[in-house]
Amino acid sequence: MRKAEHLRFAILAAQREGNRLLTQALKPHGITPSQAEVLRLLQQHGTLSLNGLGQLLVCESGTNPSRLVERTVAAGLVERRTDAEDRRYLQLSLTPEGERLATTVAGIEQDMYTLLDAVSEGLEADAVLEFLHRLIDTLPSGEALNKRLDLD
Amino acid sequence: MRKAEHLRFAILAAQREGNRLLTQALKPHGITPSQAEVLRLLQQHGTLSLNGLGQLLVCESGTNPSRLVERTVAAGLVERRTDAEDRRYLQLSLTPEGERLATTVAGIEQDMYTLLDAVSEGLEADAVLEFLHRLIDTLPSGEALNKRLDLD
DNA sequence: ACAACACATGTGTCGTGTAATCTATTGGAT
DNA sequence: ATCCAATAGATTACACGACACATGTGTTGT
Repeated sequence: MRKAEHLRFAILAAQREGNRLLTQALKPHGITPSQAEVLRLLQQHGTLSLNGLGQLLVCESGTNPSRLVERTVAAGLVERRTDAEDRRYLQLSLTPEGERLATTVAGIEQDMYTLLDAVSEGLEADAVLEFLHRLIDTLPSGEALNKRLDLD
Repeated sequence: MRKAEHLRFAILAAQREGNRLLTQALKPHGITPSQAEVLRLLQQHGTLSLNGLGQLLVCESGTNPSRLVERTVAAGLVERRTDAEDRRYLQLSLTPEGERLATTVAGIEQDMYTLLDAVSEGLEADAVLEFLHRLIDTLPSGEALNKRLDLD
């Protein structure tokens, strides 16, 4: 197997397994990793339009967050209101319950990151980041990620 | 954003974009990346049971490739026959058309790998592989990948 | 013969991409 | 100033992929 193919599948495997772990950790709280990302972004930004949210979502179809948001609204975690100034826009924000859950999610993510740090102890994480950014920087997901790095 | 979080999203973004590119490249041939993985594995192994195939698939958990295989069968690319010896087993193999398409897919993948090599020119691919393997080696996707590396 | 096991399948939920459609706003031509 | 086309944002529909749980069917071992 040539190295590029090996890399391709290793990246795929890492993504799958990470997602699987996070899915398990979030399950008791009734949300999925994607929904968790919505909550966290709304917690960090206060209010976002649907489109604005989509531009920050790395893990999701930035073009079509309607359905994803719909589920968080149905779960009572997010409020959806049309902008009075420009009625094309939706204003998305957390409900009190969504706010609480977002904080819980943040804790779960921190635990996950601590685990990740432990596993990668002694390895060149910077080299990995450089490599991955070379792949994604010109593409939509990369732009979403870089936008978030700028805002942090 | 702490480094572990950055890594998490970079891996996610790389996987998404890679999948998107491959989806586009395969679209003219009427198959998806996951279906392509099935074709390539059958081409390399000749015949596999459903379960045996699942153990080699990185693209899916491997527990449930029934539906994935079903679509390749419906497209006339794969043949499904019950094993006469042990009727619990399915014998999966390529049809002549599946064989042709698998070869086409192999070419598309090679082009993709060449592109990937070009993009990562001068970077430490080995460090990336070591890092990712540390993450996945104990998990199902990692085992599937390692099994394939052994067989190659 | 029957319990335990292995393999395959069915079903439900969620995520993802694309394309088509709907509504609201904007800007230009008259 | 008004009308209409172009544009932007959001929604809907369809198809596929991924995961988990439950079910069905065949085989094995006692």
